[in-house]
Amino acid sequence: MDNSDILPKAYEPQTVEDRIYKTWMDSGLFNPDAYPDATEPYCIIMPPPNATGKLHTGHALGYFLQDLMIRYHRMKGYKTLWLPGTDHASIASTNKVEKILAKEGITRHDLGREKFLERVSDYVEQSRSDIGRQGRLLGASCDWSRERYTLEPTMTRAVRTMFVKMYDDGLIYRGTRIVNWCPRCMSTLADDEVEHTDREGAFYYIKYPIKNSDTSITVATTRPETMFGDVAIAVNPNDDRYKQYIGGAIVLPLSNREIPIIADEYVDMTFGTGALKITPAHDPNDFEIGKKYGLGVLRIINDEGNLNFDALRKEGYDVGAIQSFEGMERFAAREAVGLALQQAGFLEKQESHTSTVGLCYRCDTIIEPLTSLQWFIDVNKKVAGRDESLKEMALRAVRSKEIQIIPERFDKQYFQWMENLHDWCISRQIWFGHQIPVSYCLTKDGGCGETIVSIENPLKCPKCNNTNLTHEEDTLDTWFSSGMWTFSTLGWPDNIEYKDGKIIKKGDLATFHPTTVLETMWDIIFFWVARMILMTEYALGEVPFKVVYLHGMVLDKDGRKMSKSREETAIDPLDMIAKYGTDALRLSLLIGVTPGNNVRLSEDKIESYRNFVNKLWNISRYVLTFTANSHDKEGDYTLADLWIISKLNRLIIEVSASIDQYEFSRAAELLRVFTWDVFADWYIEVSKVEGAKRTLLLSILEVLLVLWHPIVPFVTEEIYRLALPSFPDVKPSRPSLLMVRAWPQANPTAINEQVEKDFGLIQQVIQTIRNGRAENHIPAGEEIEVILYTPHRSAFIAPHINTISRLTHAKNVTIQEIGERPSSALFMQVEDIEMFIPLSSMKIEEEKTRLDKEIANIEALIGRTNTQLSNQEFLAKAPENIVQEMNLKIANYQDELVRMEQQRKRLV
RNA sequence: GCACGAUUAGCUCAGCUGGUUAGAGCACCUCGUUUACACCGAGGGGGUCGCAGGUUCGAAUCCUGCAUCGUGCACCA
Repeated sequence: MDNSDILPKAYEPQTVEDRIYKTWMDSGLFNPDAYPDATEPYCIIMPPPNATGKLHTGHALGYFLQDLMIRYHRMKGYKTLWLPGTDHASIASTNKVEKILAKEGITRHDLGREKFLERVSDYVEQSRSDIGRQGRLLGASCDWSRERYTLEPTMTRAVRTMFVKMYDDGLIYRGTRIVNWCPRCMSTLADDEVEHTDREGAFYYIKYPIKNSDTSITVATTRPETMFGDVAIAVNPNDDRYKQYIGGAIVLPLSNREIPIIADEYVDMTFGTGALKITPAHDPNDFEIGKKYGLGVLRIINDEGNLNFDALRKEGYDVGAIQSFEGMERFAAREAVGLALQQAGFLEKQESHTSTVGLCYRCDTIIEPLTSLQWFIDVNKKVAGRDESLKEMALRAVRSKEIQIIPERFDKQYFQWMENLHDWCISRQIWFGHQIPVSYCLTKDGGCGETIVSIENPLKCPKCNNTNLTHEEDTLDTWFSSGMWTFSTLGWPDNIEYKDGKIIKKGDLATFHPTTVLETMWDIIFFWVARMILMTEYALGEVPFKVVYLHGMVLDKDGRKMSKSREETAIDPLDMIAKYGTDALRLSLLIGVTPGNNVRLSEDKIESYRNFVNKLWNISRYVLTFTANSHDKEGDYTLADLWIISKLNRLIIEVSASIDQYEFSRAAELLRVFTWDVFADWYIEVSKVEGAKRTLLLSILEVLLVLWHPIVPFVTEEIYRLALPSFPDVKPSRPSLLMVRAWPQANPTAINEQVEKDFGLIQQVIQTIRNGRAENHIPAGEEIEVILYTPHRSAFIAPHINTISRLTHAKNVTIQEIGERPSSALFMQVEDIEMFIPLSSMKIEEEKTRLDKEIANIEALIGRTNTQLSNQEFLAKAPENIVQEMNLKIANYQDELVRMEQQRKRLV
């Protein structure tokens, strides 16, 4: 019979994967509603990828981990939901489209709001469909019928409802605060959206002349251009150098404006000159000091990042002397101011200096701290009726272990971040996003000045009936909507009712929330995970998920980040899938990867796992061709049969336990070892000699396919399809698709240590003979003779003679209990079994040397063990079984030594 | 500055709660076309587990310090 009738010689993922995925989709089995009898829910809400392009290897890793957990629990009979979606990612999407526009030579402002939003929507729609297609290529078994998008109408309603609720509870407020401003994005950023990095810059030592005096105080600053906004000079009250000037005034260089000299403990006497210029509009610390002393705020850098002195004019200051600086870009202004100070004799010196600057996490532009009227969430205010602030809720959820973070060490980072959390600025001056649900009834429009916060945009002012309302143009921080992701996707707020002050969940929300696991990369633990916990605790009074599993970053083979700007090092998961198949990519991202740790990915690695997938394929091919040709006459189980059954049951237990404990790499590793080393290289080879059993082979294969399926779903599903007609139809529960085949139950009574030990001995005998052959360069063609001397185990070895000889290419294996050992033979031993390979061309001298070496080795070992065993403390304190084992060991060593010495004598 | 990781074979990494002579994959060397698989099989070489102390009968594993690399947070103008 031709093997190719059953399976092609090599696995060809390209011809299989699309078809298999379509079968899964058509079956409708990704949808938990297809399992009406399942009661226990298991739910993962997919972290929505940004709809800004295509999936990269980092996404792939997340998809694979989630799919593994989902498929495993689905097979275990849970009501399993994996809900997919995409994020509109306001800033990221805006930037992408702005880049495209830049190539056309226009900006978003040239296009105008309406047209620009159309462009973004088109772009995002394209992206979303690409992402969906790619998710299918990755094998994601998510319920596409429940797919969500953070900017779709139902999500908008949820977001606006949330905003109104928080506003009504007094948790959202509008105020002028110092914010992080990106002059390129033209928007605010949250504190954690600012990345800090060291930059080489200059330290300017500027003389600030004291009024009515010919002395001055020197101030060191890295940002001289902000001095137009200075409102004071601060020194430490204990600083003897400046004590006498406190309460006096400074005439601000260039501006000629007078500012006070104040004292505050905040000033570090040892840093710089010990004198600090206070610029409240452009530095968070200065803002606090300014507030403390009522110094006022003079904002002199506008939204574009250019100098602007309107604030000075408004306060009635004469800007004539500094007019030439107005309109200058902030960094050009820095140079210009430095030069002007030098020319006017105010610059004492200039030193090079490294300081930290904040960068926009989306476009790397240097952040300008500035004061601005924005919307904030108050994280420290007690929530009405809850006796906890948002911050306290979020801390408690993790402290109490209601949420378990894997790996645990990220707890600390979470606490540290959450404890330092300031009010969260949620308004963005980005056009693309959820519009803030606020309208203003402005007095200039004939209104009453009312601020209206409502889910639907109001047509008229509820207070004065004015219909000429202005709607807030700012949009919400993307993380506001993604913070609601676990419950907005499950139907909040429609799926809740309030009864007697309690929240009653309905529908999917009741079934699946709190969700089971959140799987994501550690880099968004603050952006996203923390905010989800905070917002969910607020909205539902429960945690969003019970477990947070954090994966690491996917790096290239040299450990570098696969950034888009370094295309040559970036591995495109889709290219790899096309070349090696999805399963190979899955294995290379799952094996050897531990939670929270980064993964290095290289094409070599993917290739080697492609080889494994092919091995699995060929094992199946062998089993299926063999069983197709064999008849069902099978005798009793042999030692090898009992051994593989024992190993298989052990495997089921260990793989299940590993997945339950989120040790996915270990699960895959156990399976790989069993499949390749245990099943293929030993059991199948032995069964070829001793006679294979059709049903046993098939049932091992079937269990293997099930266990492998969550990790490599495509190849296992395809093999299962081809094997289905061969499987003995004893289990009526066997479905037509592997993805819903029940996870196997181990039979603990089949695990037999004695059997494993016995078969292990046969393996060792075979390996030792093979080793002897190879080391002595006995060609494979040369059939050898093997004589075993075993006084006690001849009856045990005898049935395996044939196996031993076939697997060692021996023409003849004989067993002796007693008798004269041959001297012109290679000598080996396994436990108390002596093995001889008589050779006509025996090199006696070489064998002597080898034996001498081995004797020295074992003597050293005996010496070490003896030292240990004569240590009274060891005997007294070590557990008994350890001591016993060691006694046993030394006895064996000594026996081995004796046999070796005897053989050595024979060679003389 | 504070915190958290990492440091094990040439390379990438396992090694759970301390207990034989420390493992895997890749790479390397030798041999091999035995009809499941050369995307393969058999065998092999290669590590004082970053350094220095300590706890312990016993440490890659626990503790302390140091070094190198990486990350997060906070930054003093």
